[in-house]
Amino acid sequence: MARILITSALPYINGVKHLGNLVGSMLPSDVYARFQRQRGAEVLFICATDEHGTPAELAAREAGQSVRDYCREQYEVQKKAGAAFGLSFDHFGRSSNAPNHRLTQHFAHVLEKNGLIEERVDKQVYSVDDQRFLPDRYVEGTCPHCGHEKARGDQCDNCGRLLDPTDLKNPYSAISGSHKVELRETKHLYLLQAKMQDRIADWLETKSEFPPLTLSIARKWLKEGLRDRSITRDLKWGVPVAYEGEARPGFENKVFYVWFDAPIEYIGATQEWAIENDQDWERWWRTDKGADDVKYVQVMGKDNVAFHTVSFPVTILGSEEPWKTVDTLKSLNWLTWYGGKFSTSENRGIFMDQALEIAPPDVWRWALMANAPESDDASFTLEHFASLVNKDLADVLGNFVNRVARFCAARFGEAVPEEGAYGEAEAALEAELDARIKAYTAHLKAMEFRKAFAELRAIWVAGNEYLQIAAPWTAIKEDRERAAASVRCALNLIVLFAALSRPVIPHTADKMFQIFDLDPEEAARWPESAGAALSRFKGGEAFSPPEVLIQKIEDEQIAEWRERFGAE
RNA sequence: CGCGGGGUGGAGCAGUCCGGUAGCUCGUCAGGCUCAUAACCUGAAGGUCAGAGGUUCAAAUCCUCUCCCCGCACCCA
Repeated sequence: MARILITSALPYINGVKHLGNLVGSMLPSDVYARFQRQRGAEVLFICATDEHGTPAELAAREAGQSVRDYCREQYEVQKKAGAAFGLSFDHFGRSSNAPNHRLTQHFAHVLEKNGLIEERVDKQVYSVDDQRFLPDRYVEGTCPHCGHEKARGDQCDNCGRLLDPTDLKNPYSAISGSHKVELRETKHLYLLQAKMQDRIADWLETKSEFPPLTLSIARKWLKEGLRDRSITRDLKWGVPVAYEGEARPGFENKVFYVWFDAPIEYIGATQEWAIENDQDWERWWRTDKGADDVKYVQVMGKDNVAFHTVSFPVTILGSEEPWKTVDTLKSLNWLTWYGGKFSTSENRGIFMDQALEIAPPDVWRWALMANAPESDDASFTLEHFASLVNKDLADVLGNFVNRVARFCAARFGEAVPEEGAYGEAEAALEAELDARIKAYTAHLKAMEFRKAFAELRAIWVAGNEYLQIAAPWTAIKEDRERAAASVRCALNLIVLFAALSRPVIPHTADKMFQIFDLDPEEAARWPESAGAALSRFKGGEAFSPPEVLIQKIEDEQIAEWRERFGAE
């Protein structure tokens, strides 16, 4: 049995995630995990909150909470939202938990031992009143080029020029507004990535499974040459720069940089899972402890690719320890809100908790995955969303289930009719479905989601086409057996559709299984052939006609949501 | 000339590697069906494939140049 380790990029702790974050990593990885489980693979699906860094500290302060309390609360909020969306993580951890602390310190230790870490002194802007060093973007001032008074230390939003914080005239802290800012020297640990250039390049060449978008981003970074990177920060909340309980001299008030510790949490979260469930984490991560046969799949937005193809591999390979590295890396582009950015501060776009207030999880899951930003950034609009929900889910799938169940109940009663035999129409249907299921399965295996779900839709349509040809409502007038056979076939299709649809719309699929009182786990086993699926019910099995499966979205709702979520 | 992705009927996308009658979904129009959530099925109209030049018997596809959109690159995550 195949063993597959799947990790989704870690959502940052800072508040509920929007639909773009969801479709960028968590949702596609969930669809893939569910698909592989249905195929019988042993899957371990891991995610966690990424909790360190300046924004978390500032958000906590804004909320009048300690960072610790803030993160604990936000963690619960995110965990709940993920569960409500049906994200089927085997474990949803926290990068602030003990296993990640230990692992991060361990990696830093072995990397230093291997000559890949050294101390360097930097100059950074320090805000006296905030009592903290400021990341470049938290320093504001007057742009030396255009005179814009609110230019950020990294870039001026008015003229677009890249800046250094020291370029700014009249600089001040963006946090407090205080003008008491100065350059101070500060010591940091640097990861000597340049030394690993050839090693990473060679490693990357073995990754032929990586898709083009991923490879082109990674190669770009290598071509430009890997740069040494600071892996510590002057913050309080994070993994202490220490080893075996002892702080590194001169680093007592520093922590590891969030981007060093975050990917390590993939391993840390697996340890959390192992501890809670009395499992063995090493057989998933250590190639000397049985992880050799694991296929490791990472899913992330394109902004994360460099860190997963370069920075994290430097950490892993530089350790010279037998860690499992990624085999397949799926990266997605951005989902935009009416062509622009989702923005918390400007109330543009829909966030996970709001989404579930206005519609059930499966309609979001379908709309997001059928419109996944794979080849390019994709625009999310409420109009497109409504079209996907109404046409695909309600009219094609939902209505199919409804018309079949209602017709059968009215003419044959609430049990699968057993008269008649399959004929030409059923043979043609079976042949078409076999071909489509094959294509659909191949697309899911390759994580080509748009293509996969276009195929799934075509499979649903095939059900409606079949009904049109078989026309049991006409047949029943002169040939009751013929009508019974086609109704039996159509009822079998409902179960087949449910199994095939379950990776993307699990709640709806389970409702479809419930019509026949089937055990979802058994019924959802990935269909090997249409033929077997169409002969599951031989006749006599009882069922209960369902409520309307998918509620349509009305024009008035769209208008209301446009107002509420800032559509343009 | 920093790098990458993209520009295909009204909208959203596939096709581009490996040239050979331009395909899918929505929308529009017409027809069919009446079991069903006014749903379903069939058919039609609609594109000089961003622009210019080149290679070729043949270019959305290969080459050169230009224009436009998005992202990345610094900082943050």
